[in-house]
Amino acid sequence: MNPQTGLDHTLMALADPTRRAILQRLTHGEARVTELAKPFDMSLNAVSKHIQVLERAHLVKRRREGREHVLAANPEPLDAAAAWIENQRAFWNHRLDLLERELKAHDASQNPRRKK
Amino acid sequence: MNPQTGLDHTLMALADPTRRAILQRLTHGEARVTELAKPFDMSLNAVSKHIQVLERAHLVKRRREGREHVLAANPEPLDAAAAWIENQRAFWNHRLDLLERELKAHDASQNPRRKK
DNA sequence: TTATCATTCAACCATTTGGTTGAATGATAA
DNA sequence: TTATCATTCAACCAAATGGTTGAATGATAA
Repeated sequence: MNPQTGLDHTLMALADPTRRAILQRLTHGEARVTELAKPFDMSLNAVSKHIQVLERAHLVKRRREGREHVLAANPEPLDAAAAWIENQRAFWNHRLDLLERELKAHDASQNPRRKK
Repeated sequence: MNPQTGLDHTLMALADPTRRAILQRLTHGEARVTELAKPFDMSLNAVSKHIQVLERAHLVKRRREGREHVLAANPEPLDAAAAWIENQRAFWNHRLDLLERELKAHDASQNPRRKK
């Protein structure tokens, strides 16, 4: 219903170091839940939950292969997140440009043609 | 202590539409708390708290001017967030390249010099 | 001075998060 | 078949979020 909810989920999912590590691991290739859990000092169940959060954000997709679940990264939602941030930076830089221009103009009128 | 805590805070702060709206508003210029709160259908106190979350993430800075607090966006933490995401995408694209190359090689050996 | 304005602090509340343990499910291997 | 393996489900817990209201603080205006 709320269209920015996707972005909410994406950023929320990324805001946890365990989940970022899982994602990073998955960009190097698919992995099963147990494999993903191995590096972490927490229960398998905890990792399972983290994966579900990543799934809710559509940052990973799951394929059932018999008794094992194979996880793969799906970086598509990252596009919206990157776009939001870049947009933010663009506006910010635009504003800085305006400021600088104004400062230069002020400078010139106050103290024209000075060196350095 | 944990160096990625900054990124945690940044992404967590961005994962809320109210806070993203506040940030966006601030890229167009400084504003006081009351001004920032006006568009939102929630108490002034709630917005005050959102601002504190943005402050914790160093995404806004506050200047006291008499009884009013003037807020300004500080986009610097966005750099790390953007960098993380871009890095992620780079690795992903690299992996896709490898995959495509492998597919092409396989194709060629299976069905060499076919058209289309 | 005193009232008002801008803001935070404090306490409270419901919900979500991030973790645990133990049992259930469902596929595979002996 | 039966035991084992991979995984989730369910219940629980502590802490954090996102909101509320009411009082406190501190600057300004009458």
